[in-house]
Amino acid sequence: MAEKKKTADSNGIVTLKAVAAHVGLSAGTVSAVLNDAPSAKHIPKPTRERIIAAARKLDYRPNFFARSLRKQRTFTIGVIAHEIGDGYSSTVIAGIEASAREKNYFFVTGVHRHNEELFDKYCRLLLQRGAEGLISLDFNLTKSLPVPAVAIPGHRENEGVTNIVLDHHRAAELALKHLVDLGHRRIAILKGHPDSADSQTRWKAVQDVAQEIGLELDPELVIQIDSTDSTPSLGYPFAGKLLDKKRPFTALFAYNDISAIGAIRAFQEAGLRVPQDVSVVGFDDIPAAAFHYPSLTTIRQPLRKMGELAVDLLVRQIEHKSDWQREIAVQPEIAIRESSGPVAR
Amino acid sequence: MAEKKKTADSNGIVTLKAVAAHVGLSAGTVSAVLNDAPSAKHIPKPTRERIIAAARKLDYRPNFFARSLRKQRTFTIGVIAHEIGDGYSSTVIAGIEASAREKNYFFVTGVHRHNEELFDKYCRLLLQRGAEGLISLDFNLTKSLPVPAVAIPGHRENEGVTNIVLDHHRAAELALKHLVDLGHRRIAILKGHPDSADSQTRWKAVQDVAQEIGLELDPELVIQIDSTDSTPSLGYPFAGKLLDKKRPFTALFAYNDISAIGAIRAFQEAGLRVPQDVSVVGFDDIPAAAFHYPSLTTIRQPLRKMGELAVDLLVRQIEHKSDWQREIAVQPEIAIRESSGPVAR
DNA sequence: CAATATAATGAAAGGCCTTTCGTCTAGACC
DNA sequence: GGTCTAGACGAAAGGCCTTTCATTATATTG
Repeated sequence: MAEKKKTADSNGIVTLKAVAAHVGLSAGTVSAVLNDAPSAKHIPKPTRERIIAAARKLDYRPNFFARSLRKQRTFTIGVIAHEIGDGYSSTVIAGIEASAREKNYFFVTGVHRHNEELFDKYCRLLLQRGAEGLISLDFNLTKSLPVPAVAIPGHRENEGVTNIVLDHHRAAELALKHLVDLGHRRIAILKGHPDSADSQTRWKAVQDVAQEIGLELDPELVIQIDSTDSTPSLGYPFAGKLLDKKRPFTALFAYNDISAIGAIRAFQEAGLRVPQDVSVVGFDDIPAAAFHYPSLTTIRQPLRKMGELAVDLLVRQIEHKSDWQREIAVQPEIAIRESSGPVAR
Repeated sequence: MAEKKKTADSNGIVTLKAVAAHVGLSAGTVSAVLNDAPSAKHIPKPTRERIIAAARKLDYRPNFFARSLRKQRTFTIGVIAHEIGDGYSSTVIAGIEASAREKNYFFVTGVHRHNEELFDKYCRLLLQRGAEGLISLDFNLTKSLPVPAVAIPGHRENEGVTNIVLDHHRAAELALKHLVDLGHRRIAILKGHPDSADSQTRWKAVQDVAQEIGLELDPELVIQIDSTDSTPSLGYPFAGKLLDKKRPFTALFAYNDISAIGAIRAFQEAGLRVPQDVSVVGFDDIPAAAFHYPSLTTIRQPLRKMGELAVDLLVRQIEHKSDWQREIAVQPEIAIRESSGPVAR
């Protein structure tokens, strides 16, 4: 017997033709049966079973690329993030991955670094690579895209782009009310970097809520972050700036957990105890928030869920099971931990 | 009557044929020119430029799937991790992504959860999806794979699988010598979960180094982690167990930063100060390690670099630019921070 | 028994691209 | 003038799969 590889073609890969040859039928018939196509309606059950058995036996797996080419479907979605691997994007991507996997989709990635040219470049690249939908992470999208898209978070309105937004009003309410309930009135605010997609919306929500609950925000206690670092040094110098003002305050609502952790460091080094002298509330609830000492009170964004949701929305649109929605809101939660406490009297 | 889309086919997508029609040449010629194929040697420059100009004008981008089908190349590598989005894998993946991007490769992902069946499933899936190489993260691979592969970390020998390993002997040396230099002799060890690919090797290295430097390890002070949690609760109960033994010790070398952080919590709650009463050394140097209070002395693994290296090795093999190597070692560093200090006297 | 319907399959045309090979023209050479 | 050669391209055959349509054999009906 000559053939060692009893079933595969010279490449070692089992092709549809090989299965067809094995059962003595044509490729078309085998394909129809294996895909349960309508045209296989008239294939008698025994034949069908013979085909299926052979496919299983030969461990046939259809060439994904040939099938994609033919069906004009790729089951691929593109994800463009600031960077792959930072806390924010990796959590969202974990959600994307889980949801995509469940639906038998794959994702491919690109990075934008808050640079429009780079974004466009990867956008094109991913589309060329067959992406049937796109998810942008933390990017201020200024235009529509040629495929269904989801922006996390998204604040501008672009036809065909679904914005997933946190309910920032609720988030600000949770944070400020928590602090006010603890007796805080002089609350410092760390505003986000303008490039960060949520900065503006968050700040507006904080102002609105403050007004609603009759809390006065001292402009002197509002500090703008102007670095894009993603280490706690993000918060450190700004907390220092705050202290330099010698303006009394008893609490800080930071833009994110990273900056909150940096600020706590600065406070501690200045001899202030957290939470006894200053309460600190962060934002995001990154994993490190719970492990920090003192553990961080923070507003949790359901990042993973947002990733899952993005894929859900996208796939439904790709498969024409639903239409474009311009926005969908997700709810924050507050995780009350050690870094916030009653105001000292 | 024929439609009036001037350049694109009915789908709105510019195909090779469209470009060919636009310049009045055949698809083959256009393809040859655009790919700078040898057969385009005899095409005169003006024609060549006409073709390139047309392609640019029409914004032609070759269908990736058709090209893959034809060339039998996919420029895709598969990554199978325990989970997407945990600290370990997301850092390695960040490296993979960066390196792949630079080489114009893409990656697709799967998860194994330390489950062989699941691993095999995604292995097949990724291969079907055209992966030309595979990277396994934190999985005890027990067999060879049908394509070039890299295991991070890898300890068994499988033909065709390159193991990327940390130099654990050096790592143990860095940690133990650091502690010994600070005067510690009674050092507790937290051993990793058996499913974690590095556990055994690490433990062996610790034993070897201890012997080499004349450090006696008290078996009573060696605790085995038997939970797979990836929150600090990983270390918390085991540190508790350690304390319950009432066996004196002045330092702990933990299996990873997560468990170190959990252990510190447990020590602090038991009234022990870190580092004054107990020094703690972690492993990995996850981002949270530096932000922790006290900041964590730890052995840094070059995770990102390991991801980059894996892609390098894989691509070189895929493109037949180099042969299989069974192992490649990377070096740890020690990050000395606040959680370790001189032994109290 | 002829006419029709239905079952069971095969053949072939794509999907878009690359690549080999062949054709045809124009000039070079003897 | 005839033969060669190089130049400039086109035709067509794939890569593997899906899908439509055609074909043959069998069963059903009037």
